[in-house]
Amino acid sequence: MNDLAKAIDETPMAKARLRLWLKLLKTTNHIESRLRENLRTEFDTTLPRFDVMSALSRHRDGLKMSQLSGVLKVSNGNVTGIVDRLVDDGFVARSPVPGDRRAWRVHLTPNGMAEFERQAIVHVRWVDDLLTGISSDDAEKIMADLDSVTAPASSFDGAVNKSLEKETT
Amino acid sequence: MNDLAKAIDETPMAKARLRLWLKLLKTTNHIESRLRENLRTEFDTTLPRFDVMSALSRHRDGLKMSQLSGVLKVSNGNVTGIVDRLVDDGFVARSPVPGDRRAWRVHLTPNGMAEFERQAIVHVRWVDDLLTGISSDDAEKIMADLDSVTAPASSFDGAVNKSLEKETT
DNA sequence: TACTAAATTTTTAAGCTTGAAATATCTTTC
DNA sequence: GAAAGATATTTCAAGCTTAAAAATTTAGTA
Repeated sequence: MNDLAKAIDETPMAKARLRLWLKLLKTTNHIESRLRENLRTEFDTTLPRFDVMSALSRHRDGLKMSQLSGVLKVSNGNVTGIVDRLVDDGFVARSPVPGDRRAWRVHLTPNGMAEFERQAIVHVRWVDDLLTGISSDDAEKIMADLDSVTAPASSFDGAVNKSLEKETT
Repeated sequence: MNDLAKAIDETPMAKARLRLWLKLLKTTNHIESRLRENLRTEFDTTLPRFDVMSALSRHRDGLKMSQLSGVLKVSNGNVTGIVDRLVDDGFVARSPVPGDRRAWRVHLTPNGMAEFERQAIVHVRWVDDLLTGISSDDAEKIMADLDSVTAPASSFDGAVNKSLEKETT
């Protein structure tokens, strides 16, 4: 296929998708910066700190550092600094893992749990307010559409993948 | 309204919106990290650098530093470092603004234009591939829904705002 | 046992990001 | 024209982020 044919073929869809990408970026940046600002002014914390505490609140028994970075989908080294600061603040503690002196189990302290509860309640409200213009039905539709983007083997059709799953497992 | 009534009233919608927010975050993070990785391995550059060059390519006459940070919606001080490095690489140049010795006009060099063209062509393709699962119609619907989020006076109904516009302008 | 490979975490270097403070330069006002 | 205020940019401190290297410990194997 030559350049011209390629351009004709790709342009309409590719342009719509590029616009969608820029819109997604604009929207999440907007929400994110509002949440960051709220967390800073209301609770003197940051989004990464909130994310770490949120993950730990969903795992009351704690997580190893590598599990934590896996859950949060951020690099290993990244979590170290954030946890360090949360430990300094008394919201998080590191305990040794019996039988493995390499690993640490990271968990919320009672104080950290209380603080996170406080933050989470307001956080839900912030998100609710920021997305007021979107109905439940719209939300469901958008989420369904976006599933294809983060699907494991992207750039393939969902139906094809589903049929493959049966054969390859 | 007491706490219980509040909870009953808010929970269903608020939960759907919270899930949507997490989905939006997951999706953009996914796309963003792919693009970052591609830019790094293919062009040895970063997303912020690409964004700056993209903005400058849309403004061939250049932009003042404050205009640039305004267009990109990032802080003033942030742009300084990114432009510094692009200047070091010869992709961007600063020219004095006649009549205002405080300001600089920042613009792409010929080399910078050529480099950005090279990057932009592939970038469109990357985004197209990442969003393959989404049709033009889906994209339009999603973009329309998301308009309400970043609308100037959010947390208000669109129809209300439209009626207000007529009166207040 | 000694050697090698794998796993877990931290450290490091480079860059991005923000808000606030500092500089330098206009512009307005008295 | 000098003081006061506004504007444009940079500098700074703190924190986030990644990839890669280093340090430590565990597990497997000859």
